[in-house]
Amino acid sequence: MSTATISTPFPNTNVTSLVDRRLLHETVIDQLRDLIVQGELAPETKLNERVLAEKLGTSRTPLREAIKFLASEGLVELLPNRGAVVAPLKPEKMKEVFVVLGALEALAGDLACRNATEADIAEIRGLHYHMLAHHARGELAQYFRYNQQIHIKFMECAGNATLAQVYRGLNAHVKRARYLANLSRERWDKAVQEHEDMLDALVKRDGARLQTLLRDHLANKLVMVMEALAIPRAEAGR
Amino acid sequence: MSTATISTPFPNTNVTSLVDRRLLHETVIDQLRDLIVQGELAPETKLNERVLAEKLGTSRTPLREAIKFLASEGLVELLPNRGAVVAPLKPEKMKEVFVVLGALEALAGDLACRNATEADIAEIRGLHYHMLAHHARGELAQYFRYNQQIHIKFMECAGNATLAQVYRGLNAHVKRARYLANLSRERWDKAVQEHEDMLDALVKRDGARLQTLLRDHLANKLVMVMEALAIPRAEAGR
DNA sequence: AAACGCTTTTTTGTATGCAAAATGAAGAGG
DNA sequence: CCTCTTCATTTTGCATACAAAAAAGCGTTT
Repeated sequence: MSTATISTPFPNTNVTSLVDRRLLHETVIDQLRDLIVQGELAPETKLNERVLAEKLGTSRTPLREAIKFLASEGLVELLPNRGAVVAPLKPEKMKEVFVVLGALEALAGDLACRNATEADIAEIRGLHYHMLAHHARGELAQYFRYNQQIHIKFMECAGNATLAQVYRGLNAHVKRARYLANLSRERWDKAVQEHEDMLDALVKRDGARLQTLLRDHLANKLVMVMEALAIPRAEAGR
Repeated sequence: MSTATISTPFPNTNVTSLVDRRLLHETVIDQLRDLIVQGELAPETKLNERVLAEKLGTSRTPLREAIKFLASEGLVELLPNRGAVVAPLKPEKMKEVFVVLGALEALAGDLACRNATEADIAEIRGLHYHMLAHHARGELAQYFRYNQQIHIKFMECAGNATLAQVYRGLNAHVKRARYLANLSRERWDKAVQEHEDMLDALVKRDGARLQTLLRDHLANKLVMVMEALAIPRAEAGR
């Protein structure tokens, strides 16, 4: 969705670089989403419009529009006459999301086995080896980066933009939890092995097997997230 | 219109706020969504903010917030510096949506077979017979009503609020197309028979079979929608 | 002290105003 | 006749202003 191919001479001056053709409320949507997903705005934080608008260098109007957009994504909750809060991160919700993500990824895997070109597979293999390298070096953040890219690439290969969009929305919730996670080496190794198997199934175009692998992979991810959620807050069920 | 300023005879209870909590921009969201889903605002219609705000009896600010919300749902598309339009109703998009809906309903069916109580099943049976009655009398609108309720009830029985929410969002797109449809008696009869089978599978708690039935049912629905889309506009592919 | 009623302050929700971009119209030039 | 340019109009995007509601103080009463 690159609207403006003209790049600004200044990469990113925080406040006053409105030279860009991009609309303010859209950048605010992305900024706010990042703040939420990366945990800078913790779950259940109240979104004070005046404060946030100032922080993002804008007025309340585009900020409120961004909040409504993210409310529809489910990342914030609207409280009538009392503003909005960052959506709570309940274990129950996580379970639900993972069940749905499991079905969506399984579908994507099946479609990808039919639709992926050899070039697609080569690209996934490339991302996979990058991921392996960062895993070997214990670079978690970089590992997650390539991990995410692989899953997104799977979605792309499925060739269903609607599927990809729904996936992205739900995945935002999961990413939020992931920033809390401290992964045990054992689980991490297991996840990497699962990715090995997934790549193998894709190469062999074995859709049925890839579906199963993806479902299990998601189920394991859920376990990891639940562990991470259990640590910071003892009382989980809210 | 101004019910809010009336002070309650009971100072402690906030009865008035319970009644009058509905916010303008939320009613605008629902109104606008209905206008789009029911086809009063046709696909690709430009949303003129001044005109629409006047029509809905509000100012541009809540309307714009509602538009952003529905943009996230995918019912409207935002055109930078050129406002928003009702999302086009492309056959390609419909195919995508139905594929995803198929996976979601299959998942819901499987979960429902495990989680539905006998009371749930009794309720679905009740809805089913209502639907049959309207089918017998050829009352299409009423038929659709109960049909929808059955599918929604399936979702409820699955016991996954996230799944239900994603379903509702995608289903809005489908409902839009449905208002264009003129159903042949043959296809209609077939759809009803499929519902019979689905109810039977649920009663027998045969999740695997229900999944298959739901997928096929959705696939047949897609065919009907595609036929409906093909009739009013010859040029289909955008 | 705790609870209640009242006032003050803050925050949200909506309307309006203004500048920039897009749209449309009229005229000049090819 | 068509295209391009220029100017006027409309429409969008953002900021601000104002009103209503919620939150926070603050004494008074029990």
